[in-house]
Amino acid sequence: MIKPDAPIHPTTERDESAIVGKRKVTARDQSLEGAPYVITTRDIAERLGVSVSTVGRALADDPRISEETKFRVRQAASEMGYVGNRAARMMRGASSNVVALVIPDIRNSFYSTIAHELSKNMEAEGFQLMLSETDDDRMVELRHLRELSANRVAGVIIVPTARPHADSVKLLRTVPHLQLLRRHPSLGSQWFGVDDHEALRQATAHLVTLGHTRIAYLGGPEELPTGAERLRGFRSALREGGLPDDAGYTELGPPSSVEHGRDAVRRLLQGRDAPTALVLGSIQLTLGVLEELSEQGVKVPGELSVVGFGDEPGFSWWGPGLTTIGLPIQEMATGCALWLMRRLKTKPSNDGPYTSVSPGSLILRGSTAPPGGRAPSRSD
Amino acid sequence: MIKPDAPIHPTTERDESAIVGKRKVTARDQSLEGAPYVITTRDIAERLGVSVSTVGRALADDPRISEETKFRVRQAASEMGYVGNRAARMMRGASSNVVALVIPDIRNSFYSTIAHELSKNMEAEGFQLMLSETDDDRMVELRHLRELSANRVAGVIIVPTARPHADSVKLLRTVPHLQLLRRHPSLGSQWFGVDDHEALRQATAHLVTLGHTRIAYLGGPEELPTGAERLRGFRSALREGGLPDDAGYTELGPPSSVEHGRDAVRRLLQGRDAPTALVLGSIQLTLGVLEELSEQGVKVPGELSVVGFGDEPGFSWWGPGLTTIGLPIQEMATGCALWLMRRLKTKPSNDGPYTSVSPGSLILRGSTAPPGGRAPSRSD
DNA sequence: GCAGTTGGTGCTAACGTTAGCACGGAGTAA
DNA sequence: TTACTCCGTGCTAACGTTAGCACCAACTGC
Repeated sequence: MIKPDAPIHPTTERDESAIVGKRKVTARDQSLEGAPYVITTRDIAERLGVSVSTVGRALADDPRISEETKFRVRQAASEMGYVGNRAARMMRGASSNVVALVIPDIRNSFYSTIAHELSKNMEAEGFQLMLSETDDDRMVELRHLRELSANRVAGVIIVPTARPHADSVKLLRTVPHLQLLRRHPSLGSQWFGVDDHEALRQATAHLVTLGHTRIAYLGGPEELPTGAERLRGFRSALREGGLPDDAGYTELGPPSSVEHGRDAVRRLLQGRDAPTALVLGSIQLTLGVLEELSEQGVKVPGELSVVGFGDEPGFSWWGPGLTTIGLPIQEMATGCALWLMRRLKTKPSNDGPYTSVSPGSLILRGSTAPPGGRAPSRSD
Repeated sequence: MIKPDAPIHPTTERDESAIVGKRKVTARDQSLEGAPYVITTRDIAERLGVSVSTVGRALADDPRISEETKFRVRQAASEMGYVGNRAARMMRGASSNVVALVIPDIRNSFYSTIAHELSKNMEAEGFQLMLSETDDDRMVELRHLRELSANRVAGVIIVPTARPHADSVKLLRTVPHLQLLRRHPSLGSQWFGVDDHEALRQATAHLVTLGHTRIAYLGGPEELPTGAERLRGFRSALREGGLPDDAGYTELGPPSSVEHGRDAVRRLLQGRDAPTALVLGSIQLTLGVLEELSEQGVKVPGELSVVGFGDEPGFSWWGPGLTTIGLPIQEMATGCALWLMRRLKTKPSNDGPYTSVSPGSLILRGSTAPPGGRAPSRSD
């Protein structure tokens, strides 16, 4: 598959070939005995005594080629283990069949679900998936986009960092792309996301309705579009519930850090006037919080009501069952895949703005109750 | 990034260019107004009035080019947004910078951790990661390998299906590759894996030591190398404990199916003489089992002792804490990455067999105790 | 029997990049 | 002055594939 770096023999020397067994052996072959030698259309052509064009056309099932020739070519190609070289095809103007997914961290099951759905949908269309992790670092993001660009990927699905580098913006302008979850205005107006504001408004409203007044929020930084929206949703619910905006004990920080979740919840519970309820704004933070609460033996919902973010395996069996914000990950990922596949198959005319907002949904389990009290009879 | 399929203008027409503003505009450009036009070394050369060779060499930092020219070329390249075309470079004999990871399912956190570690280690070396999911289907696996082969990936890390297709074997022969976890003899002797036999032997021995005699095993099919090894390990421990081999209530089935885990444990617990202990042989099966046991309200370890497989977030807070088989995923992934990077950077001479076996480790928590009894005082 | 059509194939150029060779000018030694 | 070296650059071919055009033989219709 990789080209062995053997001395290059000019074409003219190819004529000094000899028949050994069934296969023409050229000077190049002799110098590579045993080493994996990549078969080209020319090898097939030489063996069958036809031209490269004929081989190419036979493999492309061109109607001008006779059935008999096609058969012989296919036979030979199969025997010799011919695999077309997409790099060469791309040079003739064909586009690549690779779509890149640029995300912060594949270990976040949110993103791995997306990767899976994309991969599944794209495989059916003959596309391959390139995976690039940014770790929420704009320079890493830039480096990846440069590589993707050099590899001429056909499309990009990206969960952008907070403030993408100017060069990243430039690079993305040259390739069909789609923002996922987070939306940065400079990266265009094709976006698939969640109604973060509404999701957090509902989650918080649920706690307000239960009678909580000291409600904490732990989420990603305002710098991130998702972080800002979720915080806004949280505050909206407080306001609607007649609570002061700044009644919130808000802790913002790296959204992908389980550790930060543990630290933050420890801090929140230490002070006097500790909150009686907690809303979370990221999956990883939720994981950290759950671990910490388990270890500290905090009584949920007795001492603290908790609403998580996302619905991971384990959330349902955590303590009394975690009330949480469910996200339509699968639907979103499928939507992205279909949009991009259609976009890549049709002419780039339909490049207008596109926005798809999926709603979150509150999943009621046992981790929320009136402050200090028992869980009310549940309706679900 | 993709080449717009506009009418192709022969080179000769390029001479009929005119200076518009600072940039030469050729016939090709005019036909593409607004559309993203990919910059080549030739565009830079024309703009600066030098040859393509000079541009190429300047960008490659060739010592023969004067510093002044290099500066001008780099300046122009940057301004015009030039991004080298790796497809063209590959045609000149360069290898690609893409390594493929072929796994059953990225949603399995085992594999997503591996993908993450690989990606991180490879990014530093300038490699990109291609992700291919097989869903444990050999035909899907084959289709992916064909595509990867056409794209001339530099290397492959694969968790093979039970019985890879003969063509898959052929394809893998032409590319440096590495088997991960599962090992199929036809795919060569480079392998990174876990000591499955020993891991399951220890886990089962732990239950035998506690006094259990009716121990069930739930794992992947014997067809898979890992499935076979784990089952062997389980049986070894039974034998060593003086229990008959077939004392095991063994349930084998699709290892990636959470649903199967739920169904299987339901069946195991229904019969008379239900087992008093259960050992698991896959992460996904463990997830299913934990969900089912939680829902049915089975008392652990009172009614049933459980040893899980892997250590997912959530395993520590499940019920009394899950005793489980911890796997050195990170170390293995890093090992794979380093091995492959070194393999790709050096000549293909060092292609000898290589095997790395990592040990699993039993993590003791609260889900195991003597049959019917309370957990003994824990030593950890 | 001859012009015209059709079916099957070959030749050639082109894609973007790179490496080998050639070339011209400036500088240096005899 | 002549011969030589060295520096910087240009020309050209090649990588594997595909598309346009040309070509030849066999057939068709008159």
